[in-house]
Amino acid sequence: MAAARDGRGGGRRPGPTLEQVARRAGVGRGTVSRVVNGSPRVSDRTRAAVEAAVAELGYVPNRVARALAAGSTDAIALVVPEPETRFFAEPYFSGILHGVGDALAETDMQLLLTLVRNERERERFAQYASAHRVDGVLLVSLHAADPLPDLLEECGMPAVLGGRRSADESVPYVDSDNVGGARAAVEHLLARGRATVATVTGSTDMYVAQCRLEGYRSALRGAGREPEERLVAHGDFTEEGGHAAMRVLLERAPGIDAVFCASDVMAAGARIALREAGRRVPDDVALIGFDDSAVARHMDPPLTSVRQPIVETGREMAGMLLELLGKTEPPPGAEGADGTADGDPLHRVLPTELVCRGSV
Amino acid sequence: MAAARDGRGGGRRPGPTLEQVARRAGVGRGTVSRVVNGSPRVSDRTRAAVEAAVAELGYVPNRVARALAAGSTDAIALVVPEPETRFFAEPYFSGILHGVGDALAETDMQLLLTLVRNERERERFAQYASAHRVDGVLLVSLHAADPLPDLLEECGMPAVLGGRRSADESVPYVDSDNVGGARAAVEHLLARGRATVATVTGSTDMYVAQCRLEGYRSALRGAGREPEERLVAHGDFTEEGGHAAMRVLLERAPGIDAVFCASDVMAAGARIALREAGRRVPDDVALIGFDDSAVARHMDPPLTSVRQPIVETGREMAGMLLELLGKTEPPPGAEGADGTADGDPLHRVLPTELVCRGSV
DNA sequence: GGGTACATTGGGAGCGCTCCCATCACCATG
DNA sequence: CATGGTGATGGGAGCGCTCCCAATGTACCC
Repeated sequence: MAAARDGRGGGRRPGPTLEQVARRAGVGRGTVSRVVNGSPRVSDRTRAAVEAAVAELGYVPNRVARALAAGSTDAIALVVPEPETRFFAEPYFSGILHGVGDALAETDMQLLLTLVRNERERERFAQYASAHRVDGVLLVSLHAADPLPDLLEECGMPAVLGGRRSADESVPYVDSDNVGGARAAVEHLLARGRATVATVTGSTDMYVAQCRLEGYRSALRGAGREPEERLVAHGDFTEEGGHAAMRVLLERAPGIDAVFCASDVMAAGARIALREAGRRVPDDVALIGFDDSAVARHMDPPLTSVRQPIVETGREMAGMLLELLGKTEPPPGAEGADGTADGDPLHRVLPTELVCRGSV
Repeated sequence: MAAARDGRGGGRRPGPTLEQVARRAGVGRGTVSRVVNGSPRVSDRTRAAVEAAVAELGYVPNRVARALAAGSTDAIALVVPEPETRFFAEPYFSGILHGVGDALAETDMQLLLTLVRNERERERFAQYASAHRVDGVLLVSLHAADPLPDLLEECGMPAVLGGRRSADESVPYVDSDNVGGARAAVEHLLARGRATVATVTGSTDMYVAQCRLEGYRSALRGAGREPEERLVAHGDFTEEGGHAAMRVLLERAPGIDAVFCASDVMAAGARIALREAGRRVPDDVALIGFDDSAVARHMDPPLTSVRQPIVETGREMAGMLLELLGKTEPPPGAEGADGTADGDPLHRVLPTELVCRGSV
């Protein structure tokens, strides 16, 4: 009897089991399970006895067994398409992680980090998800064409996106107000009297880039000016891209006196092109970036930039997913019965903020 | 019979099981298990039949069940003490992750990312680990006093550190050659004719900071000079710390004409102090940092810095852990029978490299 | 031809837990 | 005092897999 058990496992001390706790406390397995899981249907006396036994034995429930029996895994995956290095740029990654960590700290959910760098790995993850090896998925930094969200939806895997793929994204998401942020940036430029405001866009297959461009145009129109196509150059969210785009801009419209870049990294590239062309910042050309990353603070002059609430985004995403999974009771005191409609609770857009530094 | 089963799980489609595959292929469970796990003790005919059934049914083994039965989890944790924001600084985090991802891609291990920001969370993780909820642990960015490694060792949880806590670290680790990198940096300064070379150290409770300081001293001694205490100022790996330290240095030794900073971020702080003091870089004062981070590239002038092989470190760490877990067969063709001793295989120090830019 | 050795295979037992149902004790009624 | 309810409790069944042993089949030897 015992022999069969001892033959296994190669020496791992297996820690006390539910059964042992039950025996110790002189109750049944079911009762211990109830106590451990906080069910109300246990008498105080019994609960105390069980809790004592748990403490004495140092019992920690075996997640794996729990997952198997309950059919849930108590884990969510954060999926990062890694070719998309944008994600790793400060402060995006750490911010998201920080927020997700915050939200998860309350629960005993685990975070699985999944890097998806190529087709094969995507395939593997899809399979993994469809086999329900996690309870839910957080997806960030998606391209418009990414099929993963739909794929997940298809197999009934709850997912929350960081950012959207398009204006009418159906999958739950948390996004920043990219349009508003860009508009604010360009309005700021205009308000400071800049006459010819150009923009360097991000990869246009990403909705986020489209939004920032839209914000740029919207600000212009709001000021009664017609956006000019020659003042729009396309980057790809890389420094090199920003550099190249700035050169194009300078050639097309030498009279430029302000540039809104859809990311700080591209602004850094643009800065270099500007320096090469002998333009001073901000005297000759004012510069604004997006992301409020470390790069922005360290540029010379420090870069005015649009800050997104990234930590908040991560927190929000995880919170939303938890809600979707029914793993979270509505925060106490909230969930007002009155009609304070918070908009669509599964499609949130968080406000951005302009951080002014020396580049304007 | 079926009723009991249907009553569960709230609608998740549970995917085919081993049992179903077995039935489909007309074999027993054991045989399917063998095929799936690549055991050699299966006839070719049977294997083919099983593989066909697997393909037809789209069978994916249930990891959770497997973990429970086999007593292993097929997951490792990457533990990040988050107050230590150094870890999140570019490019450290993404590099480690990249490397770890590389190593893990070969296997079907999963990566659990665990943020440990406070005592409570540390406690939780310790418990978690001691309950063997992961097979192994990767630890980065440790302070000298961190008890986690010993704790893990105590409960038999394999662990690999990124960096060491002290010179005689016993737990397996992968570290960069901090001493050598710092020495190379300072030698470079000396070779360029700098006379008074100061240093800004990192938090001295971290071994990495001690090493870089040691490298600084070693280079000085190697050039026949005695290190002076007044030329050593302590930072804490933050920009503010670097700023403050540089001011101290300037006050103590106005004649300084070169500074080696134990991190790029601190160098950025030092740069600001230098600018405030009206010193030009590199004309008046040459500056070298450590980490080769994004900050270095974007400083003005771009910062000469010591690059660590971070991706390699991550890859190495994960590889070592996998080895420790016996999850990896020795790379084909390697593991030569001849005595090419690679040193201690569990204590690796990777070489660093000086990246020259405009700050010297 | 009988026996031994070996390769292959099927399936029982069990991993630690949750779910659920039968049971039990106890109380308030009729 | 019997009856029906109620909350608390014990424990069987089962989650999908691995491990292992016994059973079967096959080849080879004396």
